[in-house]
Amino acid sequence: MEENKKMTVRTRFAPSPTGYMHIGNLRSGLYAYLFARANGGKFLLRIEDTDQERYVEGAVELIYRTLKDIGINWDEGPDVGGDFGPYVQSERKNLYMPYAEQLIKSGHAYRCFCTKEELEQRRAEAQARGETFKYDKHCLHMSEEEIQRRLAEGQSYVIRQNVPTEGETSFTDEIFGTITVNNSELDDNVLIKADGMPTYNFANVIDDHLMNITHVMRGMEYLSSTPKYNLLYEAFGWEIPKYIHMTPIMKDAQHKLSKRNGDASYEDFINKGYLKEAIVNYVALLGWNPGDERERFTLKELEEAFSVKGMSKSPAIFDNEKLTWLNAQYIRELSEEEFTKHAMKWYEMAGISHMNTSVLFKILGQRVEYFAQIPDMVDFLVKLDEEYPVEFFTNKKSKTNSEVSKSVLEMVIPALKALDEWEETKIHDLLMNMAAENGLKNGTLLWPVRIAMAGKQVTPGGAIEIAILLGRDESLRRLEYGLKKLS
RNA sequence: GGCCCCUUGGUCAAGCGGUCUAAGACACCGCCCUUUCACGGCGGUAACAGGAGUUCGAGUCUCCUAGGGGUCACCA
Repeated sequence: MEENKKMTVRTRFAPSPTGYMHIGNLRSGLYAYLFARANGGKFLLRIEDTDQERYVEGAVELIYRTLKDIGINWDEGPDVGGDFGPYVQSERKNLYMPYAEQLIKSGHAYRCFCTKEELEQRRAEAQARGETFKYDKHCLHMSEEEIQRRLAEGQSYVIRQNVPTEGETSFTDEIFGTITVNNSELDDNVLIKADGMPTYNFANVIDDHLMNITHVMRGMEYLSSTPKYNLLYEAFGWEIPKYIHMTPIMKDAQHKLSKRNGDASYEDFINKGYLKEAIVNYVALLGWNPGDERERFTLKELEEAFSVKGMSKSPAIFDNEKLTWLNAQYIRELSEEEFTKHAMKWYEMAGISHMNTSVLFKILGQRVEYFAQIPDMVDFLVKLDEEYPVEFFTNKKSKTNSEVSKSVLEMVIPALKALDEWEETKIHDLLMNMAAENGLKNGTLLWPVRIAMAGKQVTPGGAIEIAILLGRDESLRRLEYGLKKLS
């Protein structure tokens, strides 16, 4: 009767505050966000900090900052609130126990008094026999008196899920389709730890349900534990959400991208002068494609185009070169003002911030792939490497050699000295006319000038731009030095 | 090792039984443009993991093998 009233899509990003925002993390959050937006739904942020051991100071703030930086807004979360809070798991810790007890009553869970040491020993024994260890439900059949006795003694215990030993459980993943496993493969996992805190698995099920999450999006590593989640949903009589398991981003064919291996994180790229728009664009395309040939997307465009249909089933290898290429595309479209804003920090680092930013933009705007490249590209502007070899003056294509270069410089230097104003078009016209009047190719005249002024065979920009940047005095000094070298 | 998932060029990937002697992009190579380099333009090299089967017809469906990944914690 209400078939047109579709349920509002609700997704969540549930990171653990254990450190940096990895590229893989970032993409998980991005996809969950995009999926919600593409379907007119809500996106929530939940902090999963049940592991006090791994908690890192400041990690939560970093998560907020990174998401905000790239333009991802959450509709509900620790800082913005919402109707299903709190959104920090440690603040919900008292919430889980009643659910676990409900499961004990219904026979879907039980208290287990086995100690860690005992379990470790049994695990080791099983391994020694070459078997896969599985909890043997030892405590499941403990008598009520025994349980009460132990509780009275204050023995610590965990609560385990009681999974069926027979039959099979299947679930449907939106990307991978239907997956069926034998219940005999499933283990009686811990739901509540000895310290009373829920395990990730349990907290997840409870929280996702309580927060009305309709589409559980998470890494593929949870694919094989999903049947256990479903058994839990069924035990509670709750509606099972849709599952979307995302493939990891790889560093190479066998290793996941991870900060532990020193792989670059979002922040590292930002610090190297990559544009956040390019990073988002690239990361979105790693594991998802729009189904057509577009490859440039703003966040807004992604919000419209995103769909699970385009999500890949196999892991994608992170390709730094393609990211760099994409970043270069974005940089080339920057206005002079925007470019300079991004580049200034690097100009300062390189010691060229006093130079004409218009000319710098002209020579660097189409050449820089990421801003950290600037200092190396312009080092010659700051200091001439006087050790450059005379052979640099010889270039076949430009038809120059030492003699030609020498005569060119002899002719150019006095003319430039006599120039009334050190200005781009004036220098340009002077040199061009000089080439024409002497029957020289432009390149033949410009090559030695550029070499003398830069001391390098390859430079961003040409002789005229370099002359402007260096200024009259330094330009002439370098030209005369070049002439001396040729004499 | 058991179980689960995956497998199109070096990389990202399109393809959803015939239009595949397999698209596009990055990278690479060549040519053009040009004041070096870069940008830009044009072109090129390069792939259906292997084997059975189903079918008139298979990159597309099934099975097997191989390879890779994941998972088997009181971590998430």
